[in-house]
Amino acid sequence: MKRPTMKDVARAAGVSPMTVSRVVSGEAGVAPETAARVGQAVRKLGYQRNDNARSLRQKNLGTSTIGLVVDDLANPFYALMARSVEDEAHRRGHVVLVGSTNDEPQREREVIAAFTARQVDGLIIVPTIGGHGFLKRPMAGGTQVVCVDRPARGLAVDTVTVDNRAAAGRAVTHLLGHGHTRIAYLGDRFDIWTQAERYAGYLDALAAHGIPEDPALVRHELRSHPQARDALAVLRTLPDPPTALFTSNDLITLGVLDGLDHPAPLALVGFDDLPLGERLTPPLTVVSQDPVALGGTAANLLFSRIAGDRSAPRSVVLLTRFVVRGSGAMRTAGG
Amino acid sequence: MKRPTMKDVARAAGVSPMTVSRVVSGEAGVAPETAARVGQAVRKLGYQRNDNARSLRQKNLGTSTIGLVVDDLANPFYALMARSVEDEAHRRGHVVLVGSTNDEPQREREVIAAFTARQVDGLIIVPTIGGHGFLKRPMAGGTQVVCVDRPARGLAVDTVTVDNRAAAGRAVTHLLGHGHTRIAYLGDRFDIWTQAERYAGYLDALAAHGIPEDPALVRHELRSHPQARDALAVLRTLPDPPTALFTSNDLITLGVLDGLDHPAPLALVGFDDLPLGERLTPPLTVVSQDPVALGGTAANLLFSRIAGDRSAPRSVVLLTRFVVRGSGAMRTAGG
DNA sequence: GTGAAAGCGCTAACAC
DNA sequence: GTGTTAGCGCTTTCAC
Repeated sequence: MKRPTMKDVARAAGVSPMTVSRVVSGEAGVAPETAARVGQAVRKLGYQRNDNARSLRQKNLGTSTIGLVVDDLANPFYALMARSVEDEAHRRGHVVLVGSTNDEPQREREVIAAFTARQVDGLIIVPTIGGHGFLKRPMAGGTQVVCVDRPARGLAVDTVTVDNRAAAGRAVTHLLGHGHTRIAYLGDRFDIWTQAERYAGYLDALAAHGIPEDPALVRHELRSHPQARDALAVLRTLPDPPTALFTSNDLITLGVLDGLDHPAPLALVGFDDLPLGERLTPPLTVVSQDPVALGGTAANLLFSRIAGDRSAPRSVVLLTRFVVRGSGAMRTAGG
Repeated sequence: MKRPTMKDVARAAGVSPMTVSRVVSGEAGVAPETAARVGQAVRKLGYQRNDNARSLRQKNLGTSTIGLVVDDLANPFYALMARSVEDEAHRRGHVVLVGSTNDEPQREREVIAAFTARQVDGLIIVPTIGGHGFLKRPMAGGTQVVCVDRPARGLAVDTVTVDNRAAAGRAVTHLLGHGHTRIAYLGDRFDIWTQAERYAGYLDALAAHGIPEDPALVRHELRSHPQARDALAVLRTLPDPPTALFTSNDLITLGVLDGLDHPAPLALVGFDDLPLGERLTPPLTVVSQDPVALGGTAANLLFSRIAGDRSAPRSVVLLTRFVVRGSGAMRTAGG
């Protein structure tokens, strides 16, 4: 029961394989009657064209396959992005290979190599901290590349990010505006670009208000819910504890919430990857970004490259929304 | 700057393409010195093997590509499943094409056709309500298929599901055990297999306790947060309102939570797709399933089929956990 | 309007 | 150990 080929269909329809090719690919210049006979044979045999063989021959059309490489597909932020990319691809008759890197440069290379070996027309990648020189060759060979969420160092390609730094600055400025001067920063791995940007925004806001940074109030490398919770507990034991917190991603925000109201309430603004604050108690003031827009924009850039756009690489910065819901306005009793 | 081929490498290394093939594919029987020369040429030219061309020739090895077809990749439940499948695939040197159906049979066919046209070795699918006869031909041609989360009607393939019916029965029995007799069912589209199963479990439990079904307490087709919330509001206006609720997925559980304590508290047990209840107030008693285990099991089944297993189709039913946290024990003041 | 010949990039099968 | 020939399934090119 092997898969039938064009040759099989040709024999069944009494024509040459070339004619079958024309019919199956919807080309003009076949007599309607012949086309009908071929169509019947196709249905009878359950024939389906082998698109790998097709794209091997047709170098100008490509494989209609793109690759999406994210940090972690199980993370709802990237899952939304992936769905958005998939929809754009589907609209254009493309399929999507997807892979997670876990932020490990080694795995990133493996995944991308597996994708380029299959002749993807383009790649949308959330780059790891590693170098990306290995992309030079596929790019020279015609593979288009777009970065999303973070830029790749030393890689001149279209890049879509959000205004992490400005948005973090705005968030901290909000806290400053409510009279807070002891504002803690709780962040994830500092070598992740988005985290470094958000930290920079935190510093910007403090500097603009003439408040010196207090290293005791800064905690990086918080990788989990409990770590964030514990970091907050430690901050509260300081002689001069914070009265407000800026948390730089969802996981940390959630971790911190546990201890937020005990013993004394703290003000909080979080950097939000998802429409998360809506469900939480207390109503959270957050910086809100839109993973669907990130993915959609990246996909549109990629497909215009695939369609032949060879203009200089663009850097698109999407705007976040600052959503005030109350948690940034709280004051401690003694504050 | 076209992508170099084996011929280019062969010329650069002063050998035949066949020798390059052997070196690149790590086959034995090449003189170490020759292999080194070839390796140098490969690096110098930045050569990468075209795996599409390779698998066109090597029919026994396949494409090392599988397809994953889910309802909606943006849904965290399927995102976790996808990540799990991807990890299993990665371990085995395979890549994953991914597509969402939106539960539309039409789109399911398109996605699967696009995947089989690219000669995937296997498919893991969350089937829509539509028929799946179109899979017969690719399967006869050697494409392996595994269903996950739901079975596909009339398709004899490995299938991985959870014990939806029994678990729902257990949940409702829990409520009955706390003295409730007016238990409402709030569910999603009834034509989704999992929902029908959970509803059947609800009925099972009532019947086992000799309680007749009251159609006024049953609401299907709740597709959104607000719809669920509103459905609850309507239920509360009944002359003989429910004292307890069984909600058959996360979305509905969240929608219902809004109105749970007003005007009077209701008991609640939810069917949970994610570790969700932990973060909610009140602490939710839930049936908990494991999307990672679902995906991992489906992937393992698929890869053993791809490896040559031709035994009769298996039906694997994974067990859910019943997590008692309190919300199922509540009693109304007047109840 | 249709077909024959050649070749995309690679490897099976056989020589040497 | 290495090379030659042929062909995977399809489409380009050019005949007819």
